[in-house]
Amino acid sequence: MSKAADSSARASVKIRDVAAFADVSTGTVSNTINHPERVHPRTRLLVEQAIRELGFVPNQQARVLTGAVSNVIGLVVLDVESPFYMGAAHAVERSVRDSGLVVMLCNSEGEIVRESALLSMLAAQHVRGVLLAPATPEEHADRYVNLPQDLPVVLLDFDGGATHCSVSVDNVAGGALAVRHLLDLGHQRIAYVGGSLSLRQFAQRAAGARQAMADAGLDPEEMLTEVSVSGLGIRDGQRAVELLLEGTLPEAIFCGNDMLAFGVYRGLVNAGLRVPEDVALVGYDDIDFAKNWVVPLTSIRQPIDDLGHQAAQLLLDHSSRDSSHVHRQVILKPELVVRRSTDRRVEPRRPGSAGGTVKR
Amino acid sequence: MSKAADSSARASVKIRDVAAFADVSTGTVSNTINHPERVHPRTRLLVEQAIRELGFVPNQQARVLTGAVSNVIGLVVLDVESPFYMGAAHAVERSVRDSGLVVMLCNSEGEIVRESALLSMLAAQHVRGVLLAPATPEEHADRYVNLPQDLPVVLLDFDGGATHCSVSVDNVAGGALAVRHLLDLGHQRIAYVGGSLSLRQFAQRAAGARQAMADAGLDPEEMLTEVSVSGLGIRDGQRAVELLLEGTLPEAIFCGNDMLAFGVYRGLVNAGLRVPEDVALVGYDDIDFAKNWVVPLTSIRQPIDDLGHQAAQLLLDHSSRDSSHVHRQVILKPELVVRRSTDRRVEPRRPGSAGGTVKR
DNA sequence: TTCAGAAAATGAAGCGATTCAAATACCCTA
DNA sequence: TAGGGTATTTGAATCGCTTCATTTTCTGAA
Repeated sequence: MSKAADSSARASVKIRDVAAFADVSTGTVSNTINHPERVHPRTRLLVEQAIRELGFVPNQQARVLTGAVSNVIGLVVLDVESPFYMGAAHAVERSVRDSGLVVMLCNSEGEIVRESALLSMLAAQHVRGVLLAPATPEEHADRYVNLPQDLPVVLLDFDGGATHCSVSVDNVAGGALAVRHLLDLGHQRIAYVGGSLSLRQFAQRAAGARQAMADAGLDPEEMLTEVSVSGLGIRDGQRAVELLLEGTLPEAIFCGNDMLAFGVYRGLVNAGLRVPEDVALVGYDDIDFAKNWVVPLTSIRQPIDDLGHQAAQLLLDHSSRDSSHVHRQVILKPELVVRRSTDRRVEPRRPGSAGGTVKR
Repeated sequence: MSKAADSSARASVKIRDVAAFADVSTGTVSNTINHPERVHPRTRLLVEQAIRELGFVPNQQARVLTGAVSNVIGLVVLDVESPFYMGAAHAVERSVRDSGLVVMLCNSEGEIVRESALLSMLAAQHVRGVLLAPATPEEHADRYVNLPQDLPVVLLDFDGGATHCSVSVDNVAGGALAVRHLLDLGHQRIAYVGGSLSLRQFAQRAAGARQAMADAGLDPEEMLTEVSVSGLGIRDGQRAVELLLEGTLPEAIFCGNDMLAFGVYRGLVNAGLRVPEDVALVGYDDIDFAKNWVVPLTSIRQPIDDLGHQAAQLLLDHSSRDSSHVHRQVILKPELVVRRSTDRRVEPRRPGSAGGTVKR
């Protein structure tokens, strides 16, 4: 804009330079930035002009040092490549964006050592607060008393009990939802395919499955076959089918996540079985692929956006009114999405008629 | 460990407190942290002890303020939910982790306004440097002269010309690779299905496809059908097939990404055609699903890990030896992964024999 | 025992912004 | 035109840490 605009690219401009340029004191510059109402409109214009000419950007480190709250929040997840966490991350980001905050995304990779390193790093950065998907294998929520006291933390996808704020999704309810749906359709012999039960989520989903059977008056011990595979991918699902085929085939299969379900699907097809005619199939997570799978997959949808959003709000709340904050635990309910893999009456959707051009 | 350990959770401990506790000066504490060799072993032990007792964590803001380089690097991507960028992010993180750096992941969502807001925010944070996947639609690399001069930037998945460091993948080569493969298999009438050509990557891949045909002595105008669809998902691929079926069916189809290829697959199957018997199919990106698709998909693999790794190295290099840094452009080559969707001789892999247990 | 030189420890001066008590400028009334 | 009150502006002190010129302590040779 101005002839001096390119000077912005010179060495870092500090508040003193702006003050000198506008011929006012540093205090006035600071005020026009942080308390514009305190400075005379004429002066304000002058200073704003100078700021623009010089391309001044206040040093955030210095600001925070003098007591301002940081505009950074930390987000520690177990896996940056997981659609679940990235969905949540995105939701978090969207909901704090308007408050001028940015998210510092960190990856603990499920390792406690790395996790605590990250936490103290975030504390050292004096971030505004942290959203943490804990790497703790079981409900050792008490472990987290070691967190830096003055670091507001909200637990993500984990119920923190009374000692922490947290937002989680009810996995037991999700498991129950899936199995109840299958029971409603008239299936009775059901298999649950899940990852290692030492993974909290899978154990809870299995528990929900059992509970739903019991509620329906069936004996889970007898009617529910539980298969645990070591991994969580498509191939593991295929493997699970092989294990299942060694016994009596169940009428329906509920998988701990969608990838396993896809694998199960392939395994069934390879064995000459049809979904849902011969076996009904339910996944978990409702990832993008579920609705576009060869046979669209019935799945349990996690309220990911809500999860991220609520966590962010909780953190903002937690980190602003520093006095008298009561920890709150939000537990969200998952949702059943019925598709063809359990119900042949659901019509396959035709592709939309969106635009497209061909050049021959 | 010590009886005073829990005091760490008290209010924030500063270097003065440590100094008082260990009965030394602040300078000495600082030295034992940053230049241990300058302080007497005996004293050092004392101070380290005190640091531990008090749970002292130096305020990073203050450190940076006094001139230390930050241990944070920024990473600005176009989409936090894209496996491509998250793969790269993960690689970046892994390769800087050992240097004690953390990554601040930001999402420009492809919007230039947001992008520049993020950049000046990162500059204000005084991060060590930034890896940027630019939101600029075309090669307007010159636009980036506006970047804060003292902010080292490495462009990601974008060739920055001589004015910037950059690491990118050769999309033209990728397109050529795919089409050459199809030509080698004896196919001649080929279709390219891509997203809007205004997306740099897709335009380049299409160019590569054309070039490969020309190199083989075929006229792209005549033998290559180009289909552009508006979206990039499975449904869009299905739509593309409908468009293609209005004309003569090509012998092979090359898609600008794997999702489109999956859609094309479904479209073909719906039309009663087999892959690869009736039509050969090639995707792009080699996402996880490609190798596990009903018919494993031949695809062009992007060297994502390498991309992230090299970018990180370039940035570290760029941001350390501040003097005399020459901008380097790294261009990586994509790789062809042949699977059944183009070559029926490739045996479908059997699922592994990994562990699994059944409880009946 | 003394003393030069090396080693270790000290503590005041910044880093860049914000704050706030104190100093000025401005306005209006008497 | 003086006086009192409000509106602005000023600039030194401060945040927590690092640096570095000094001071103090230690070594070992003379």
